[in-house]
Amino acid sequence: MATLSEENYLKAIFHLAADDVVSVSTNAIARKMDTKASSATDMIQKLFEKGLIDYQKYKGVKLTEKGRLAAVSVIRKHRLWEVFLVDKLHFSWDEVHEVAEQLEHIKSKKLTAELDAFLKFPTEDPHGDPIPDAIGNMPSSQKLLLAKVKQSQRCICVGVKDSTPKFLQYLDKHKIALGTEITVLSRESYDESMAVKINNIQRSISKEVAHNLYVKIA
Amino acid sequence: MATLSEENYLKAIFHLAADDVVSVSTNAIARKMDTKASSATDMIQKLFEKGLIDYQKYKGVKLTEKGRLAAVSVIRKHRLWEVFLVDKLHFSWDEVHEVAEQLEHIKSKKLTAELDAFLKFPTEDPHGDPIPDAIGNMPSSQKLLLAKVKQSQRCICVGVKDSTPKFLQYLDKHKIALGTEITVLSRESYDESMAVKINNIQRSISKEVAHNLYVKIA
DNA sequence: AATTTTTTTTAGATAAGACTAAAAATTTAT
DNA sequence: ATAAATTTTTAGTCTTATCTAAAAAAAATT
Repeated sequence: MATLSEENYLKAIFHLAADDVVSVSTNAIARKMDTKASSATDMIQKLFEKGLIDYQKYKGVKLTEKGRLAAVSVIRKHRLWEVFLVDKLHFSWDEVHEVAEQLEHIKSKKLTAELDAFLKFPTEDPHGDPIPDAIGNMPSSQKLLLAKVKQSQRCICVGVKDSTPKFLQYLDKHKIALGTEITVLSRESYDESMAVKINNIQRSISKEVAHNLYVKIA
Repeated sequence: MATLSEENYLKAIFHLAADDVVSVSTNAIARKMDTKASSATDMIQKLFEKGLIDYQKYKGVKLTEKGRLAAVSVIRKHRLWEVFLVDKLHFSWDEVHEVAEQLEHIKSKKLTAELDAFLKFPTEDPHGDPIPDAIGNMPSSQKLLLAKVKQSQRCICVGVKDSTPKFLQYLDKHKIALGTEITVLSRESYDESMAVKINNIQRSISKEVAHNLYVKIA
């Protein structure tokens, strides 16, 4: 069984590797975990001993299948709990993360399975990220930046890339929230802005905003 | 903020003190926490430094108001999660404890408050133990041993004192479960057995069983 | 009241996970 | 290709929570 700290490192390595095949550097891990490189090295050696990562001195790390399964299991729990918090307990978008970071470490196969069923087997968390299944398969993400949406497509707002208060306030002010439907009317190649319809009102969205808002195609 | 280990010690001290005003011994705490007396002493000194217990060398400990509130807060969370697990996730009586031991340490005021509301503000956990309110008031327990129930009273099975497999199997065999209604018909002073009606069938219950089964008056 | 037993505390050690400072390896730049 | 800069690792220290062994205090027994 992995400790709490080990689980957090595995998760960090998973997210840093993303879909890539490349190995993850010690410094990148330390940055993500908000610790020093020496601490990361210590943990890397421990995870290697346990067969959770492949590792060669100075060459970076890669999750083994065992490590990937452990990481994905934590991510599955994190995302299921986020659905629970938002759907059942009235948590908002930005409040879920901190609590889900704690809940993701609860160890009980039955709890995870029953929670999944209770939530009607959701496939995405409230941020539009896919929920891995019980045997560790991670569905590919359906979410993309608003900037990538083609003309005349309808999409639904599922998250933000920039989560600074300034951007969140901008969204609030313009009544763009989780679940808001956006239809792309046209794109302006000059400044990369887009004409969109939100809540049946036509508006223009700047390049900056379009590159920081995640949506999924409706 | 108390650490996980500190919270567990506070809970142990609370349960050992029960309704008493007396102080709790180092050995009793060590026994409950399944550690050595020296470890208990270490933690006692730490809790004392933090103002969570009153303590004098060789004289035992008592929770301060601050310590009592911390302990009761953990117990509140434990019991709310037990209700969630049984009512919403199909956990049985004996499966909840281990998971609730983990969930009780999740730190989020909002989570606890929303969970309470989601569960419709329950006042008792699945074992018939009272759930403290948000400001730390612990309602008095409504549960008592079947042996204490007066003649012709109806009561409902809420828990066991003896939780050995042998006793649980006995209950299973005789179709006595959580929520089963029992009516006390008469009591035999010779062997302290009782005549009862369970599921509309009249049966005799031995002294041993009556002293290990918790009920609440219907 | 003195001795024995039990309980409690202290002292010193260990493992996990973090740190600082310094050494070693690698990468980048000249 | 060598020097400089960066990254990574090692060595040694710290804190938390535990342990064992031994000392000190309290309680029980004779």
